[in-house]
Amino acid sequence: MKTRLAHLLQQAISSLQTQGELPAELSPNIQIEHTRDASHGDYACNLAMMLAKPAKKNPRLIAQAIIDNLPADSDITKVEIAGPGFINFFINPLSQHAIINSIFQQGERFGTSNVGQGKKVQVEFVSANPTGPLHVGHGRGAAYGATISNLLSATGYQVHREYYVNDAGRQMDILGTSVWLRYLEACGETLTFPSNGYKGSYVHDIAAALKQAHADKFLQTTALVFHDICDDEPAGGDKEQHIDALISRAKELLGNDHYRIIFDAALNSILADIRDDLKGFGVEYDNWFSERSLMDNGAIDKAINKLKASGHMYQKDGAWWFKSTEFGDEKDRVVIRDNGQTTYFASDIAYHLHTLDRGFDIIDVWGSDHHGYVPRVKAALLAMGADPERLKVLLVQFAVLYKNGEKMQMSTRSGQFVTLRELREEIGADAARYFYVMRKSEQHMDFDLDLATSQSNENPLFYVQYAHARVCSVMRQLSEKGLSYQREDGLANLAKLTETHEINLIDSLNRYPEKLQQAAQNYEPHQLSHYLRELATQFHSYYNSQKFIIEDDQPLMQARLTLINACKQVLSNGLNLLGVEAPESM
RNA sequence: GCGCUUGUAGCUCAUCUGGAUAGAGCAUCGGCCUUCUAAGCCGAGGGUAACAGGUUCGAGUCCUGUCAAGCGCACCA
Repeated sequence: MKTRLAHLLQQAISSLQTQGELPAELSPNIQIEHTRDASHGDYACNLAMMLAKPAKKNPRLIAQAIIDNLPADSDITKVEIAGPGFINFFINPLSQHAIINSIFQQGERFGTSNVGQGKKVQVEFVSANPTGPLHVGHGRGAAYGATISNLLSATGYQVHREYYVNDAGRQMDILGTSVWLRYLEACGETLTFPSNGYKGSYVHDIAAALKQAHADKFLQTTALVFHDICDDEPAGGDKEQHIDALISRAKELLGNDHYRIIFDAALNSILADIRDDLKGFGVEYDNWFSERSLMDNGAIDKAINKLKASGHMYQKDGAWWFKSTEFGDEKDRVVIRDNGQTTYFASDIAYHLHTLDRGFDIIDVWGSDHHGYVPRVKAALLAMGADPERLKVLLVQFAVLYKNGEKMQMSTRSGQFVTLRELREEIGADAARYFYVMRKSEQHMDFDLDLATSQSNENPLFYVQYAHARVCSVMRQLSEKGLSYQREDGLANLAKLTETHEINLIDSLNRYPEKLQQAAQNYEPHQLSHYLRELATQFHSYYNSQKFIIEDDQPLMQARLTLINACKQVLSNGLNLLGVEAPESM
């Protein structure tokens, strides 16, 4: 309907331009919006006010001129000027009924569109370091990334979901060494665990499995392992130097092959856990991309050479620096360290270049603590001759957990965190998924565990699901009474739906497709969850005011059943996109 | 100190990218189950949109400044 009105308005403008009433060079951006107040009709347009200045005329006069030149349309019952120059359109409610037919024709595809035109886009999200289980902070990124992917897919993009696995680098070495030390303990050695090591219980588990599989193959004495190692922080030393020394010692004593076995055991175990965890959260990937593979297949060298060739690299203090300040970054960044190792930044540049080369536009979902990282990645893309506009970084503010009214501190290293798995077990994946995307992603979010676990009606997910379940319940009641639902009869009798609740409900159904597009284009799943809540409200209100099973008026009954089934379909479609169950009963 | 983000009802959040009288939920108060699930419905109260300026027909929305909160400012990832 919006596009139809826009088309009519465009025609009106054109004819006014030929008449010389409006300057010919104007090509106004026609904006049409739903009205908030029913007394303003169904749709409103601010066109006349937009034209007032360039046309140098009173907006209300322009509005009148536009209306006079508007081609006739049988579904428009009234057009009027309001306020400072709004053009308000009143639509014949019966014309809105057509949406119900489309809902049944398109079924679970209703609402989808092709605005993306099959464009390839990669959504990279979560990508937490595989150094421990996912915690509730990652949960928000997971829910958000997965839902964004669903929304883009529903609006015609070809979506590729990817998890970038940081399987290289110092953090992973710390993990591997932590596992080894726990393994030594399991073998009976006594040692002081490094303050900077990973202390979670899962490290013990991996170590135990390692001992199970390899017995004491990797055993070394504590005396040998800690010989000449600089002091840890509690002993007055530097914890970073201490752990780095232990890593070197591990590599030295174990040798490359054995070190790799332990390292990979840790990596694979944790990755398997993360994969399983996300699956239970309804999040699945098309690809798990290994950072190490970038090193092995030369992608990093390729990217670095490209940067060097661009003339934006220089050497200083034995390291290679990328001159990102030339592209608006705060400072230049090291790409190759003085010890010859490439930095994480180098991997990331290579990863982004590689993804663009694969033909994808990129959407990265990052924790907002990484926001300072965005300019340098864009700078690198620009320097390598790529279009930085092809990279969109969406920042997700980590949720702050509250339990017993107290803020919970979390840290992966210390092993003190609420895991995503625990959250799922407590409140269920559905509630967690819905809760996470209810708010704008960059908004700080308080996650009150007591509230979420109480399963109270505070959680709006129940409200939406209940609407769906209620329709199912009505249908069950219907068959228990020996009656049947005849959709064709219902569709033929939609004209009987003239009651206020019915008109409102149908109006809401009409808005779903554009709402979906809007949510997708703005990467804002919360728009969809808000819409679903409104739709559920319309339905519950209708449910309480009218009976659907009315045996003495078959045509009206069939029409109403048709309406609520259409409503059920849209609720189900929307919940589905949010990765949430649409239950038949509750 | 510099940069990014945020500031809307007691609480948690919307406000369709600048539109008409700023809306929901929770909490509070008052009503509705012999009738398709009361996890529901109907109604009431609750606001200087942090603060101060500016831009224009019009600003919660854009610009400037102030204040407050979060995050970031590595040859870590």
